[in-house]
Amino acid sequence: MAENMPTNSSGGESLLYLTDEQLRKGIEAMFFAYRGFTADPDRILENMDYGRAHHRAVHFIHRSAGTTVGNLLAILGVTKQSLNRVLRTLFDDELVEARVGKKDKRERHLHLTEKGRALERALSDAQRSRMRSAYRAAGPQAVQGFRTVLEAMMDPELRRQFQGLVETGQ
Amino acid sequence: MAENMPTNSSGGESLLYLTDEQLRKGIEAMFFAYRGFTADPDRILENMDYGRAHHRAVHFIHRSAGTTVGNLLAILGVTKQSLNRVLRTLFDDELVEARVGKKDKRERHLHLTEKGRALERALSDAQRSRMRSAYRAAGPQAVQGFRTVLEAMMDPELRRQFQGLVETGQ
DNA sequence: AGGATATGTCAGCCTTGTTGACATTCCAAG
DNA sequence: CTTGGAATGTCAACAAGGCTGACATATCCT
Repeated sequence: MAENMPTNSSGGESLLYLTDEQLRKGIEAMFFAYRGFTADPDRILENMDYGRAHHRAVHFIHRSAGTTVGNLLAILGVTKQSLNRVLRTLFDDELVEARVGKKDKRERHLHLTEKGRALERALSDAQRSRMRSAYRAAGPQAVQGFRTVLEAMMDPELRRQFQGLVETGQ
Repeated sequence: MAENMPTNSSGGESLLYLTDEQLRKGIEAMFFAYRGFTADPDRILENMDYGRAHHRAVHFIHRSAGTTVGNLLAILGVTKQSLNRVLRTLFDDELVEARVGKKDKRERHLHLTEKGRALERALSDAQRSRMRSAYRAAGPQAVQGFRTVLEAMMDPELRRQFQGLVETGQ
């Protein structure tokens, strides 16, 4: 319905990749790929009492050991009540521990316990394994492009988070 | 923690892109990019009584006009109860209509109404706009790689869905 | 006629998000 | 040294959107 026509506004080189149809394909590719992306960890989680929210928390606590609750809130983009529900179960099950900040005693610095690291490893092994296959099948050139487009798709603020321009605070 | 070392099992060319660290970056890129990917339609939806589930339904009914309920179930990967809750509101609000199949009268073939097409356009305009910016910023080469990696990440069955090897049934 | 298929629906449950209100502890500036 | 604001935790209530199980109806196909 009035799609498909490349908006051939600029001159020379092929802009066919900016066609509405190509963009739609890209959108659906994101949708289906994200399903695959989460499928393996989800399978592991569903046997335990955890869900994707726990995965995300564990992942980022692993990545940024010693991060504060506030920092985690900013990264995950959920409310503190929502995060707290997750963190509480992780504390109770001794996967994560919170250490009172030395400089600022109001802050809680989060760390995985040995048990927590074990779960993290199981989850990320599964997820990395799929990622590795995809990367290998696609080749370094494609991976480069993959990363470039993904970064361009992020909100600027999140892109900064991603690029690690946010300090942990101790 | 015993990461970071490239598994330099094979010989010559650089396999640095298969490093655990690089894979972790890819995983987080997916996470943050998906947030951006859904952000714009979500903003539109939150003013109405709809959510992401409605968006998905409307998208795929648009893409495959006349598809059946069963087909949609397969594509979306949810239960019929879950889909039905969504479809019912779309029928009630006259965004979607169901036509009894001509060959097989058990089937319901789904179509967007004019009103439905309007919503679809609003949503996909927003989503495509971000996609287009990302594509343009990254360039055709990168887009090619982006698509290649995403396809490699899908479950094989979903990849077939994506590549459109599934007929609609009328 | 009878089994299989496509769809719809009721009821109930879970996870994970939300808002609002409030308490505690601690830092930092006046 | 007091006081406002920051970082955190918690209670309660609610909503969206998944899920299972059970059942009903219409239709097709053998």
